[in-house]
Amino acid sequence: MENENTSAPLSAELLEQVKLLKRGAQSVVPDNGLEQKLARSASTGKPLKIKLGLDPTAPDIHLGFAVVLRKLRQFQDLGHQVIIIIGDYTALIGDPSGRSATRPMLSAEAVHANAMTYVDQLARILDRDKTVVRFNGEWLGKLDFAQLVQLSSKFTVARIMEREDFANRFSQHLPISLHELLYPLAQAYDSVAIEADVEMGGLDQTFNILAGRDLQEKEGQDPQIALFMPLLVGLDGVKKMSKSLGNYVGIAESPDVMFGKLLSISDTIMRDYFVLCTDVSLEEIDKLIKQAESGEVNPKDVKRRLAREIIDIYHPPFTAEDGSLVSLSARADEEWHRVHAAGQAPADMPETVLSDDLFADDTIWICKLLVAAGMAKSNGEAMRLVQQGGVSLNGDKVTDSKANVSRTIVDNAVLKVGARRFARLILAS
RNA sequence: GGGGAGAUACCCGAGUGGCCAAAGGGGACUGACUGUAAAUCAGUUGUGUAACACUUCAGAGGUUCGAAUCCUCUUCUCCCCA
Repeated sequence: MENENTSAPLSAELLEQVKLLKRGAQSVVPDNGLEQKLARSASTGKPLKIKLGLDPTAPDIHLGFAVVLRKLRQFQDLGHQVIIIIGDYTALIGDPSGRSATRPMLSAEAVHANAMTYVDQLARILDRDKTVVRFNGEWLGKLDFAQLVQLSSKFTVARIMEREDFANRFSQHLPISLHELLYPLAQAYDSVAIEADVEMGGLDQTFNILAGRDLQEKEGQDPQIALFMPLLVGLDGVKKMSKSLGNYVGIAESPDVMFGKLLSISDTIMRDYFVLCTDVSLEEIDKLIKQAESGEVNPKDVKRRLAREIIDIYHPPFTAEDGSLVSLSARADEEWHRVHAAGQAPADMPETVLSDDLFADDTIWICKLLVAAGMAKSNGEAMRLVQQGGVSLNGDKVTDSKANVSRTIVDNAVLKVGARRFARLILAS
């Protein structure tokens, strides 16, 4: 309706770009903003500035986070500029209970160290040469109190309290510290500082990104486009993927681990994973999902395909010295079947070295063994595991929680707990 | 500034002198069924080689034969009023 005075129709090439960039996106605000920005960039020859803000407190990258990064990579491949903003300053002032005066200084360094490992990990997905990294302390640190007051006068309390998590916490009588209200302002100010054209984020960033648009407009800038990617659901199929919930696949994890984790996701979220985590075409994805749903193909095999597609991205196939192509995803697939279909021990498993003092009369109590191997937190937990039939040694189920195992049996043995936890036991010598 | 409520195990949450190692849910783990899916069912979920003992209910003291429960102080949170 209100598009009557928008620019001329886009070229076929730009339409193609828009289609690619919108793949998997949850929403773009405003609707046709991306088209306009791209068209302007094409006509002026100026690359767009694509902003992503990062909190430097948790330097681990998993598939959920990779969704956004992969989208950034697409922008890079189309010639645009990606600006990663490390929220060093927001993280510094963010600690709700900074007790001593020395602590902020320490964490300043920790923040910086975290940020650097972050950048290293980002390079796994982004084109490092086309990525600009900036710390928001660069401009936030220069604001004096008067400027902060000025900045905060541009937002009302009611407006800030619209943010979902604030509203929720408020209605549940949970504490909200005053400084937390400044977060959206700080993030919005970041957009002004770098004159962002597009800000990427998960849907949980809605408020902050839109605040950026407001502020840019008030500062006389062309407001940034908000490009929201959905939050990838975690392995449990319910909550968002996050490390703290333990329902994640890290992009630096081994092919074997990735394969196992991906094969354990719910059928219902396979499609999302295909769309957001792989480059398989949407047409083919629809076909695969349809086949799985109709029973034409075992859903498990579709999931295998998914796992292999994802593994190929983070552990790409390479050419060996003899000229043959080595596919790590294929290896992981084979390994999985060897272990879980054929019931054999995995080729690689964590090793536990057992020191002499664990043994008495050349035997060791099974529960002690489990604790030593890190497979149980306490003897009590170990006993329960044994009693529940979850423990086996060299393929033989251990049924007696009081059993003592002789040294010779333990040497080089495979200890298994539950369906998927293995350890190789090695005697110290 | 004044008044009131609260802090319980991974999380939520019952418990207001002994029957409390602490209900119920969620989560997690183990087993069965499977496709290491989901759903479902059963069991486990403070520590100790364990029908006994030990350490836990924000922190520190106290009352009592006996405290998560009562008292005092401290820390933190929420609500109402100003």
